[in-house]
Order: sequence, then C-alpha cells, then structure tokens
Amino acid sequence: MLSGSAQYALRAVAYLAGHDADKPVRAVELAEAVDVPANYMGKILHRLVRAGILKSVRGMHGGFELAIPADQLSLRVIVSQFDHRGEGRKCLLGRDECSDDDPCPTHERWGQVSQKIDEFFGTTTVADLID
Amino acid sequence: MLSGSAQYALRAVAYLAGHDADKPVRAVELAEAVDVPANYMGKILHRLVRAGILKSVRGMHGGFELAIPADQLSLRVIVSQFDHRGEGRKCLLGRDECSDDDPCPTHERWGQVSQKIDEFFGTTTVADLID
DNA sequence: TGACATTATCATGCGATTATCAAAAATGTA
DNA sequence: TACATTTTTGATAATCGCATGATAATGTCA
Repeated sequence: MLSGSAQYALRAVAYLAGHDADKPVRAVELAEAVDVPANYMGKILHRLVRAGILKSVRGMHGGFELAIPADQLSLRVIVSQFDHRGEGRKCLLGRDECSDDDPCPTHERWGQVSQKIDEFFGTTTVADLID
Repeated sequence: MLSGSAQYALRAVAYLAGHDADKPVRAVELAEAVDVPANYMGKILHRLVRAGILKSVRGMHGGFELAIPADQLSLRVIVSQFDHRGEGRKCLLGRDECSDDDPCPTHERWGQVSQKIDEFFGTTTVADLID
C-alpha cells in the first residue's frame, strides 16, 4: 500500500510525536527506533524538513522535531512527500479518458473504496499513531 | 494503487471479455486497444496464460481468449499475478510486530479500510468491467 | 578560536519494474 | 513441403526506488 520510504517516514514522525517537544531527536536514534539504515533515515528526515513538516537543529544536541502539532498533521501530508497516489490519477484501470462524466464500468464502485482511503489518510493524524 | 502491468492486464482482460468467445484476439489488437507497446503486451498476456487465466492459440487466426468465464474471474486473481499487495503484509506502517493481538494504534482503523479494498478486488469480476 | 557533533549534500551501486528488439517454435494453409 | 502468421522466449536497455558511503556545511561548547 505504502512505499517503504513513506512507512519509514510515518514511523519516524510517530516516534518524534511521542517525545518531549524542544528536545530534538538525532537521526541515528530515529534510525534505530524505526529500524532503517541511518544514512537513509537522514535523507527521509531531510525531505520532511524541506516540506516544512519537521524542523532540524544542527550541531551538538541537535536533531529533528515536529514543526506542526501532531494532532494537526495528517498522514496524507507525510505520505504525499514520497508516494503520489491519487494525485491526478483516479481511474483504477489507468484510463486517461475516465472521469466522472465518462466513467468506466467500475468507476463508482471503486470510487467508494477510493474515498474511504482518502478519508483515512486525510483525517488520521500523527497523534493517532502514538501508543 | 495498481502497477502499470496490473492495469494493462485488467484492461486487456476486460477487452477480451467484451468479445465473442472462441474467437481469439491477437496480441497486437489487444495492445492497440489497451494502448501498450505490443511486445510488452505479449509478455503480460503470456503471464496470464501461465496463470491459467487465458488460453492462447498459436499460428494463423490465433490469439488469446479467456480460460475462465468473466463472471467467475475476480480482479484479485488477475492483479495478484503482478502486484503483491496484502500478501502477508498487513500493517500500514510496515511494523513486523504488528498483529491483531499486538496492534499498532491505527491497526483497527486501517483494517476497516483495508478490508474494503480486499472486498472490492475479491468480489468485483471481469464481467463488471464490461461497458 | 578550535574541537567536535550533527545535519546537508553529492556520487554511486543494486535490484525490480518497465520496455525494446529480435530470434525461435508452433500452427494453419496453399 | 513451403510459407505466412502468431505466440513464446531470451537478451538487453531505460528508469526508478532503495540503500550506502564519503564529504561539506553548520551549529555548540570548552
């Protein structure tokens, strides 16, 4: 369903949300917690920084912290940095011509399922990920 | 949501289902209908043959036809030849330890959505794809 | 200032998916 | 038999996500 990077990002952000604010968490610690190669974790975190989802602090006692309150940060925002599901693409079969006006036979049936997915990612927040 | 190959396969099978049985359709015709490179279409069709979903006829007036009645052929069977969504993998976050017994915080919420998806692919048949 | 910790960035390799090209095998037909 | 047609198969390339490693940039602290 989600790419590896997107899953790692969610796990990392969830870990951050479960920690004290104003106490940055280092990339290596996050990598350990998420079980991802440290260097790769760094890249993922940096992408989240550029997207404005995290703040980074360099130097000693540096690390990463949330730039947005956990309960205002939807999973969609995070996932969309890595996966591009549902951006412009709507038809299950990948038909170019398929639209609400000129639907393919399963357009409506799939639309209902697709909407459930969108709803989930749109309304679930990082706060919901904390144990 | 689906890989390119899976989408092509679905479109091709849908096209086949909309044609007379016992009249094989050539790979090039399918490729044109589906808008996929002809050689690549051939590969996809062959995979469906090996999976027992299609029958192939070689030589003049040859081509491909359904090996299973359209209304008994679920989308899941086709898609699973190319994508491996949901086979063993259940947790949205990709956690190894996550299970029904030891669930992650969104396990249930996501489980409901996930079940809708499974239901769709399991109960929708190729007959439903015909215009 | 200088030493060090930590993120930011660049360059590269690996593997899977997607795609192309062409030769080989099978089948019907003249 | 010889030929045209069509699937089957293998070799190869392009592309992308995943991952690694090294180096640069930037901040803290003594």
